[in-house]
Amino acid sequence: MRALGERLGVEAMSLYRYLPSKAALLDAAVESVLAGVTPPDPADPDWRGQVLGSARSFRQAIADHPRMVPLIQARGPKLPKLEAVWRASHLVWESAGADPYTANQLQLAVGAYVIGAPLWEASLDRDTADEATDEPAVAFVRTAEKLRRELAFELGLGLLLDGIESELKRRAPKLKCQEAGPAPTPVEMAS
Amino acid sequence: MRALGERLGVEAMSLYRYLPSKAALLDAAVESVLAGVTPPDPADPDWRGQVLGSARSFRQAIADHPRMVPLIQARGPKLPKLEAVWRASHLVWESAGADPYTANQLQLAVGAYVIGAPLWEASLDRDTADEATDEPAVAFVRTAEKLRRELAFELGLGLLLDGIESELKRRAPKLKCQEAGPAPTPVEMAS
DNA sequence: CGGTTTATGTTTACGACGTAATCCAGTTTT
DNA sequence: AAAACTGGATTACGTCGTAAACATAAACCG
Repeated sequence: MRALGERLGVEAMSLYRYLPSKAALLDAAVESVLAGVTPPDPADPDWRGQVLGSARSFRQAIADHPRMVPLIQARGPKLPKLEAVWRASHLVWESAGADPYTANQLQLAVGAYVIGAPLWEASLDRDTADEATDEPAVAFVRTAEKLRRELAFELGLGLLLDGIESELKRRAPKLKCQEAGPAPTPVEMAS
Repeated sequence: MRALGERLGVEAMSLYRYLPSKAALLDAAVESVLAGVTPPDPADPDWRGQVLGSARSFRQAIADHPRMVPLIQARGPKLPKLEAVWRASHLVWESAGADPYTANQLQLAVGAYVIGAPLWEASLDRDTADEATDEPAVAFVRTAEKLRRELAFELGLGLLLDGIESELKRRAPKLKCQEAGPAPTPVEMAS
């Protein structure tokens, strides 16, 4: 607070004219970082495309602000944005042919990857990334590193979705073949 | 420190006879939590089994100590244990038929899931899990929830490995069919 | 045995932190 | 002109990690 005040050319306590507490400030910062995250787009007929789009937007938000990762993690699932994306994604799985229980499992698994991976990646970078350098070679290696990780994220997500795709086909082959008939007795669970 | 001292029946400053700093204490705590993590076992001929075993041990360590997650994340890849597991896992991919670059990508992707997922899960639980309750129904729901998430972790990891398995077969079919011949010109990259 | 290290604690104090309480000078509104 | 509001400064409190110095008992050694 004192440091922020100084950076704004103002005494620390003056900030409290605008903010009830430091926590509120951090909340607002997190919210602004997550503003760019887009839920899966229901207009897209391809569920892969929906999931990929949302996943990429989340990864981008994290990659743009690695220092915010601990704050995001601390707030965790209470964040309205993430909750909304979560719920919307759940619907994607159901519309892709999963029964509610399976949809839940798939969403947990994919969500774990999509959210967990950038969180971990950020801590991979954190030590080296923030100190700017004029050394061109160093900067080049860093961006190459970043690109490599982005590709790895895409690769892993793609392979995970591959696995899900064949699993969905395996569980509901009739829905894919003759495009009609009731769901083939999915596993029943108390929700 | 003061609180820990009180819990040990001792003044806060006495702790500094044994520890150089609070950071060192937290380092030791993290190390002890990660002691139970096992690297992939090279004796296992099945690379799926190797990866699964290591992944489960990591997930277990996190699940047993959810409060440590921020500390683990803060130390990130500097942790010797994680670095060792990381390197050992890399070898698994190469022995499974991946060229070095692909092995790196696969390890990044799987590592992101295996490490990221429990980190995220822990923050899902953190709010509710630590307050103990005598209400049997509440306790039951919580353990059911935990089990459900464990299954989701297994499901997601299994599907990801499924995807990897078919991708590996796709990239190196000769290695799988006639078990001989040189690797089919993998993508070359400066390491 | 007496004297000296060594191990274990305590006490006090410092600077940094978030922030509650108070006051103060312009500016706007009635 | 009087009242209310706005944006800001000051001071002070309690908490944190920990540096520095001091105390006390055990262990060791001639």
